[in-house]
Order: sequence, then structure tokens, then C-alpha cells
Amino acid sequence: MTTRERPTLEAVARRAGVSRATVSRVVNGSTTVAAAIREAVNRAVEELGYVPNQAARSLVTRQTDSIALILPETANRVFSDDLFFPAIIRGVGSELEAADKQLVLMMAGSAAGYHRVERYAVAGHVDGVMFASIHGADPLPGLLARRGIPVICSGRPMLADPPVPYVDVDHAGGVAAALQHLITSGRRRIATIAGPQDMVAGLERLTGYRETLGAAGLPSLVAAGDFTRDSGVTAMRALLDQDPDLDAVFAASDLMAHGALQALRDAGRQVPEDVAVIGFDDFEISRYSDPPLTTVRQPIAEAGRVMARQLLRLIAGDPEIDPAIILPTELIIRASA
Amino acid sequence: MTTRERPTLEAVARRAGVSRATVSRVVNGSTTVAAAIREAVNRAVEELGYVPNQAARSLVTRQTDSIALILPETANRVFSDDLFFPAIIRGVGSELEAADKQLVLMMAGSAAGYHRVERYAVAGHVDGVMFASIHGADPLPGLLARRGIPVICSGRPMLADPPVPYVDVDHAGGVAAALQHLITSGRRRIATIAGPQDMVAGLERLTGYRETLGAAGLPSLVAAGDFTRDSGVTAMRALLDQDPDLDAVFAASDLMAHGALQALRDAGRQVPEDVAVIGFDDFEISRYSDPPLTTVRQPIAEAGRVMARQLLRLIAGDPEIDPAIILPTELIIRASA
DNA sequence: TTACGGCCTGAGAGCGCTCCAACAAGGGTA
DNA sequence: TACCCTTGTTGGAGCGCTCTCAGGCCGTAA
Repeated sequence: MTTRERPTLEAVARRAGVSRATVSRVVNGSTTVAAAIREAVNRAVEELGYVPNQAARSLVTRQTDSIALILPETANRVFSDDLFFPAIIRGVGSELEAADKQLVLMMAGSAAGYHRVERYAVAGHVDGVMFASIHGADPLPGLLARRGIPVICSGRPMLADPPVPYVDVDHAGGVAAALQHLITSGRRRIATIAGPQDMVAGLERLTGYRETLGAAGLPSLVAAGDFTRDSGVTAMRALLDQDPDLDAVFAASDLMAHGALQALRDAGRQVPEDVAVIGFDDFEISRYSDPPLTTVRQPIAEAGRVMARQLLRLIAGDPEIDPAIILPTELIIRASA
Repeated sequence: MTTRERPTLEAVARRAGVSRATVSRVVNGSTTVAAAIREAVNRAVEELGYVPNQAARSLVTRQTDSIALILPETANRVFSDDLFFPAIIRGVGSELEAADKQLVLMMAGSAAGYHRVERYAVAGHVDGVMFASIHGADPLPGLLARRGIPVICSGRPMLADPPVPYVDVDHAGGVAAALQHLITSGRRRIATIAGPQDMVAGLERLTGYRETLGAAGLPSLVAAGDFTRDSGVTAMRALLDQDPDLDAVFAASDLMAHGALQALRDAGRQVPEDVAVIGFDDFEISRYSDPPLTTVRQPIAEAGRVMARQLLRLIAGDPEIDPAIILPTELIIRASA
């Protein structure tokens, strides 16, 4: 392995016969350098294979051109079966790539990991921090914001002190559209499989369900889930126990809807003839389930993209950041309802 | 926003009434500091909320405690439908988390992104680099290695100059097991949907197919795919055109196998009665397809974990790094074959 | 009492870069 | 010819930290 000594600015300057400052200007694209000298410097850079030392540079500029994305889960949970995080990463990644920033991924499932994230951000390793999907009243976003670090959240944070700008989707609207579709097509005993109630997404979808059904004068029937497929199976069984005659189910996630599909099949119910099923997410796999899943599409990757864009503006010092951006959801009708 | 001035070592030293060097010693856990002084320093650190500046630190130590994972695809392709990258990230992430290193994710789909990755690594922004799934004869791993940067690959790199250590799975063994299962159960016209031939995974699975069938004296029938579901649909149709009487298909990825399942259904074939289908990957979704997919399980997350572990050893200067680690694959028999 | 280690602590020299103040050339104007 | 810009370049300070080395203090032995 050729652990060749890395050339410094100094070395380039010597070779090009100019000063360090001039080389720095050329490297950083300043225009006030005579063409001939710029040429000479560029040649020296090329010949030596010079690449600026990032640590030295950010020591003085106080920025690193990298951005952290915090996934408040353990690595094992994050990428198990769920396509939410991959989609967020996809959106964030494409946006940062375009802005020539680096993405630092941090999985902070444990309390220790949590503290690590805090130290990492405060140590100035990144220029800003994004949070993907927050559990409960998480103090970390506020904590970092108070430390002067640009922060933005995906999903409205429950704790708003200090308020941290966020990007979210229109949960209530999506749920209302889904339920309206069920009601319009004659369903009257509409149950729901709710998401975790320590997350805003779970909370708002349940609230939306209650309100829409309440307004329509229909009874509620709720089972708790945690967005996973298995919890969907369990919840669906419980619902069937409680009301064998239910004719529709709204699941707060596609994965839970798939679980419900399976539980319904096991219980001998036909979908959508006996029971209509609607999910929430519109993951790719929902196009291929049996039957294909009717679901509320939420633009996850787009949320990631917007979140990244907002953070970049925040870092650039733009004073006019929307404190909240809500992206629209859309009901995608397939065969299951 | 409280952009409070970040305290420096100097400030802590003043407050604790000691020198900078002593504070540094305490912060870095040196034992040669008197207990009373250590106490005082720790108190000062606490009171000031001191966190060492990472840039300054790595300027002198020449290490950053972060590691890059390069995904040689565009962000949009990486997380589309595929569960390969999420699984790799999961493995790598859990291992790095345990080692208290940070994961920097880089998507290098374009040529520009490519150059960016190189500069980034050479700039000393990371202590080492991992490559996930390499296309063709990619020069980048070798290039970085020659620059003295610790590098490791997931999947055997086609270009081995200089040789870069890698972690891969036993493609040939998995394919052989799959085909043996088909042959044993009486299948005689076994087609394959091959993966992209610019990737070792695609190449080796096709080679395995040819060799096993050749040894059994059975004819080959090959259609090309690119690991995606859509390519599986197309390839399956082509195979059916070429040999309407084929009785089995081995797809080089689960996604292609799902596509094949769909195309077979559309063509009125029963799986597994008319045509047996076997995939490769064992993604979660394959447990839930119709029928559940028989497939070759490859331990992707484990490969990520091993890769991270190897890189960490490489960075630590361990001279005895296995140039290649091959993880076992396993045939998972479900209903489709 | 003096000499001599052993232990801690402090001073100071960088790490490689940016950026500011200062200065060297030209070229135009009075 | 003297003077003032403008344009381009340089030296040097300083970012916050680590680490080497010299030196202070103390106990022990001679």
C-alpha cells in the first residue's frame, strides 16, 4: 500500500513558485488571480495530486459540507422490512448530492447512541441535522437548536420548545379521503388499525379516523399496531373477534394493511367483497399484493427532498424558513377497496 | 436561536485553573492526572458544556472516526424497490455503531459523483471506505487503496490491481443447491433469468447455473435481466416464448422471481405445478408472495457487518486481513418449488 | 544536607488552511 | 513628474487541538 505523503498547500505553492495564499485562491475559485498564475497553480495541483485537507479547512471556515440524518431507531429496526427510511434517504440523498453535501447517517436507537449524536453534532462534525420520524416528546431537536445548530424535522415534533421547522404530510386529509371512499361505497362498519401513539403520524391518522367517522355518524372500532406487518396480523384478528361483521378496515400503514390482508384470508374473508382494506404509504409492494392494495400515498421521498432543501437554506442563513411545510397525500384506488 | 459561543479547551483550562495540556489529558482519559485536578477539570467541562472541536482534533490526529459507504448508484436507484442496500446499511450501521464510528453514506451514480467520492476520501474526511456492490471493472477501490486509504468491498471486485480485500457470498453454492433441488424434484427444462453481467453477482450466478446444468446433462435456457421486478416479467415472457414447455425457472434475484411469478400467472401457468420458481436473496417480501417463494438466502446484513469489521481492523493497522471472506448461502424451501 | 529519580504539569510548537492587512506594479490623470 | 487608483500578490496571524519536552515538586537514599 502506497501511503504516499499527502501534499500540502505549501508544497503546491513552492512548486508553482507562488505563495500559499495564491494557491488557496485558485483552489477556491477566486477570480482575482492572473490567468498565467492560475494555470501554473493548476498544473502544480495536478502534478502533485493535491487535495485540500478537510480538517484544516473546516477548522477555519467552521463548516464541513456534511449534513446528518438522524434515524431514531436501532440499525436493526430501521431497515428491517420497512421502506420508510429508505425512501427518506433517497429523497434526502438526491437533494444533498445536487448541493454537493455529504450525508452522514446516524442511527440512534439507544440512549448511548443518543448522547453520541448530540456530541457529534455539537462537535461541529456537521453543518446541520435532520430528524426522520420522531418518537414521543424527543428533546434532542430542541437541544441542538438551542446550541445553535440548524435543525429540521420530518414529521411535526411533539415538543416545540424551541419550535423547530418541520416537513410533514397531510395525514388528516389522506385519512379523510380513504374513509370517504369507504363510506361512499357503502361500508358502514369501518375499523382501523392504528399506528404507534407516541408518533405524530400514528396519532394524527387515528384522530383523522375518529373525526371523519364521528362526523358521518358511524361507530369507531380501533385496534393498536406499530406499523409492522406482524402487528397488522394481530390487530386484524382482534378486530374480527370484536366485530365479526365489520365490512372495512383502514390500516395506518401499508405493512399493517398487508398483515390485515393475510389475517382476513386466514379467517376466510374475501377482500374486497366481505371486507374492504385501505392502507397508508403506497409502498411499491402494495401494487403487487393480492389483491393490490388501495392506499393513501404519502410522498416520502419528496418529504426528504424538501427537508434537505429547507435545511440547506437554514444553513445558508436564510431568515425566511417556513416553520412548517405540509405535503399533500392522495388516495390511490386499487382492488382492495 | 442561541448561537452560544462554543467553549474551547483554553476556556475550560482557565476555569479549572490548569493548563490546556492538562485538560486535554483529562478529556482524552489519560491516567496520569491527579484525582483532584481531574475532578476540577471535569466540573469545568460540565459547567461550560464543553465538547472538543472535531476539526481541530482531526487536524492533528489525522483521523475522523467516520467511515464511508459508497453505493455506486444514483440515490433514486438505490432505494427504489430493492432491499439490498438497506440490508447492507443495516449490517454496516450496527457494526459501526458498536465501534462508535460514524457512517457516511455516499451515492455515486454519476461520473461527477464519482470524482466527488474520490476527493472526499482523499481529503481525509473519512478513515476508510467500503464499497457496496460494484459495477464492472471499477477503478475507484484500487485508486483509493493506492492513495493509502483503507478500502474494502462487498462482492469480489473485477479489477484486482492492487487487490482489495472483499466480503462476498457463496453464489455458486447457492445456485447449485437451488438447481439440485429442482432436478431432484423431477424438473428437466430449467431456465434461468440472469442478473446484469457487469456485476460479479450476476456473472457468478449464471456461471453456476451453466455448470450445474451442464454437469447434469440438461439443456440451458437463459434470459437476461437486471435484478429488477420489471426485468423479471419481461425475461419470463421471453423464456415462455422460447420454450413453452419449460418446467422450472431459477431467477438470480428475488425481485426478478416475483416478476416471473407475475408473468407466469398472466400466462396461465400454475406455480409450482406447471413451473417451479426459485429466487435468490430471500427478502422479507418473498415470504408473503403468492405462492411464497423458494429462494437462496444470502446473508446481506451479515456481509455488511463482516465488511465493517474487516475495515475497522484494516484501519487499526491489523496486518492479517483475510483477502477474501465468503459467507455461506442457504436454500430456503417454500411453496414455489 | 545534598543528590537523584519518579510523577505531574505547563509551555510551546506545530497540524494545514483561510483571510486580512500590507505592499508592489502598472496605468491613468492633473 | 508626482500622485492616486486598481489589480494582484505576499506574509503572517490564528482556527482549537495534541503531544513532546522541559521543569517543578516531593520522597527517599546516601
